[in-house]
Amino acid sequence: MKYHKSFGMPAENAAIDHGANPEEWTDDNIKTMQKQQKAIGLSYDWNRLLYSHDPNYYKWDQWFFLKMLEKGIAYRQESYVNWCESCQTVLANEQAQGGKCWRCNSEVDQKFLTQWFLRIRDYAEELLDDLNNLEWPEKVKIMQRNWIGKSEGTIIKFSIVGQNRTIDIFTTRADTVFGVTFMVFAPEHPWIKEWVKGSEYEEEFNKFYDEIIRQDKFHRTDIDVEKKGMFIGKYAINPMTGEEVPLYIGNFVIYEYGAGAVMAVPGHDQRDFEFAQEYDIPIKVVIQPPDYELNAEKISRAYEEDGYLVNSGEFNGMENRMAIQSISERLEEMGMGFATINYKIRDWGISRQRYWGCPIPIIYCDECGVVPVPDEDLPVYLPKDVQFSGSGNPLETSVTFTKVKCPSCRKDARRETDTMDTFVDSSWYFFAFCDPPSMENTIPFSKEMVDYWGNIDFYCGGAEHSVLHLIYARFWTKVGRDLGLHSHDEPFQRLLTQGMINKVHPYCPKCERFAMKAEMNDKRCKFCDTDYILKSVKMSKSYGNTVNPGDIMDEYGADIARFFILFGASPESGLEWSETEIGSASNNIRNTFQFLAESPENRRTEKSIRDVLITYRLNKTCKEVTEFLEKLEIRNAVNSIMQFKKDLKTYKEEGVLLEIFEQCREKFIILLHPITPHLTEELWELIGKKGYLSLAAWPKWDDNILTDENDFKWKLINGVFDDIKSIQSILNKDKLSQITLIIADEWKFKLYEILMSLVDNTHNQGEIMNVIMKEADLKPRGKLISQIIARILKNIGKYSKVCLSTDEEFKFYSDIKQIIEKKYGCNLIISHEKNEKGNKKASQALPGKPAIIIE
RNA sequence: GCGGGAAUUGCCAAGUCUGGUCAAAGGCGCUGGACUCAGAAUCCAGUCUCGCAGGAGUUCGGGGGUUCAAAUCCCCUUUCCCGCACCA
Repeated sequence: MKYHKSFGMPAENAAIDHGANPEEWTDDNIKTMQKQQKAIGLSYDWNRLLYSHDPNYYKWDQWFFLKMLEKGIAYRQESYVNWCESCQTVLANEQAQGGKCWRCNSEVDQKFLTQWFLRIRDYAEELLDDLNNLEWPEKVKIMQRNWIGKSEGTIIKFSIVGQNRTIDIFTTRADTVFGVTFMVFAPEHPWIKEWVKGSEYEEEFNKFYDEIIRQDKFHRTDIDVEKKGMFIGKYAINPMTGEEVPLYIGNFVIYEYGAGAVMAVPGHDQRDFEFAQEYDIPIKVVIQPPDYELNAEKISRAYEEDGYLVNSGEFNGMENRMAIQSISERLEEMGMGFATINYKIRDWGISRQRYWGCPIPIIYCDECGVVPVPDEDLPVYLPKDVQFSGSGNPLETSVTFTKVKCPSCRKDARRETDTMDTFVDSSWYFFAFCDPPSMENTIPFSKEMVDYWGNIDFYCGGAEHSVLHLIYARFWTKVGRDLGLHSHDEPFQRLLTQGMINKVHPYCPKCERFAMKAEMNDKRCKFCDTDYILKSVKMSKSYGNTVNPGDIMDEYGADIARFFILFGASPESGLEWSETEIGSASNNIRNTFQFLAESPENRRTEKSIRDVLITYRLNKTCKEVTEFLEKLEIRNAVNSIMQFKKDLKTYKEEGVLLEIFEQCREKFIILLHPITPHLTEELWELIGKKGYLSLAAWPKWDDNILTDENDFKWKLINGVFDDIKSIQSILNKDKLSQITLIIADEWKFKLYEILMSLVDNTHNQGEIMNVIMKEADLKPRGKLISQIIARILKNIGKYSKVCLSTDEEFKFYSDIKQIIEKKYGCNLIISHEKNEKGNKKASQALPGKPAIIIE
């Protein structure tokens, strides 16, 4: 199954820039993309494709919208909204984080417009709570929690002097209400304009307002921006004290949060304190610290810690944390407030002034007002007779679209020309997979199917969607549930946030910026003429540092591209794209193919220990790879496969038992198949297998072979090779004439065994010696034993718990005698320590570590 | 300010959850060798320091601690990155 989020700006921009038809452009792109995805071997069910620009799909966006309208979840409101000048459209709050457009990164302005919203706020508490039931990265959960921004506090009603209304502000610090000495409103609060009209403050206000509103709200609320305000000639009454306090406006107050106004307590809030100092407003202390006394005249900063209440009437002496509740209760009795919860998250503005999206199914009639398009008239098709001039919404240019009869009174009316945010399309596609939507149905998908298949067990997406798609989809799921469409509370049970793909790109260290696409071939920064340096940055279209998967596949082939990606990236941390590394991936894979394709030349007929060990390695690899893949540790899986390749290669060179080699090769090919499917399929045929490899059974492993003993022997053989090699290199000997391996004496094995049984309980050498010295045959060697034990204890973890016996070890080396002799092209003598009395080196022998003499 | 992540041997980058098999995968670069008239490509080997015997020493941002044993666990600290931020 595959979903194409095919609505959106790129198609429309292509239409504006070079007159493309958005639909053809989109379809072309999808075709190319599918071709590439097929080429690289992605296993989608290509028969089940969803496209958001398919009327059969977007009909259901509209259906959802109408259902939400019915339920009061969708509503229309005039307010300040985020406006991206470059995209020529409104943005949701989530899409204007940090004051930048999520798509084009340009500055976002504020505009006062009438727009459609979805009441995601009504689900704030549930969105917050249910995060606890999700297996999501903590980072994403935290971002969502912050975004939802729950805070517990109190609504306090301040009457406006001379007016019959109250400003119902929200505060988390009701305990400081007796310390309120002024209030601050957001400049765009609609009451203000009214109040200053015709007053002495009007002129100054207008100046102030213009200045503030010209900056966007993201800039003016930047922590570094100077706090500014002005008195507007009005007063409010503190419900607890009855005192009149002056009203100010301030750039730091945000209209959308809380009531768009705050009570200011300069004694106990640093921000208010600074404002009060600037505008010469009195400061009142209402909380005293437990260990010293504040003096309102002398304090140099606000006291924000806990303490007990003073100057607070009946609440004097109360601990301030307790007082929050008491004061809230008192206010409620007075009818002047109540305890409440506030959320920072704003309702989701879904109107977009763009053509290439799902039309909002609404008709405006002069008689009937806002009229929803009746269900039976869905879908509202996106018209084709539109002009792309580059300014304004192209939909407005379609007469056939805009001119419509009112569904209720049949008089001339006009259609809503805004389309829906494309995040709407992607908020429910995952359920549509269970039962692809159809024009013929009355609901978008069947409850039975979605309940059966859903929710999504495992979802993989970018962390950049933390407070976009990932929160919208959760909201939509809850709404769907409440509409009775399915029974799931959450869309995605487990989430993995994949990393970015990075690539080096020209960067100006002075301007601290990367070159844009148009400048990427320049040598110097176009602003300051500094030489560009190369620095790694995430791939993006705006930088133009993307790689075309088609080119990579043309040059290296699909399998090498896959191998490089899977080996180079851990899903979470992403990938550094580099030409040299893909080249070496290419070598690696070609090499592997060659190795697997060629039959071994060097064959044996007699079974040897090497066959046992390579079988052990094979089983171990099967187990490791399977487990790594299950944990999605793909890089580790590939690593394990490649490690085995090395071992198998050595085995092949040393000489093989054909049957064993074939077995290893076959399983190796299967293990590699998910990584490089095409090449392994080819190999499968080459080694004479019938049928598709992709249908072959995944290799099992035999736990009976994965024994400590085999593990020990594997280490033994490699240990001896390593040791010989290292001695050889120290001695600078190119050619060896003879190697002697001297196996440790019987008593050392006994000692080793006793020692290993003791170290679980103690690492005290004295204690250990006491036990060992009880053995009559060991006692005479006390001094040597003490040295040996000290050496082993020093790094006990490096010594294996198990060991063989003298004879077994002797036999083991005899078994691999030929291999060693062949490998080093010399004679090998295997001897026992007791037969090497005069040899100084011989005494070094330990279980699992024979003394080695090379000549 | 709050929250999250990171710092590894020339470079990139694994390892950290679950301490020992870690002087630490893999790649790049570099060095040597094979092949070759030569180069490219490919293959093999080496790549912390010292050592003519398998050893020793010093390493995983810095400091301290836990432990027989620390890249890995705990505390402190520095630097960098990211998200949120005058949130009332």
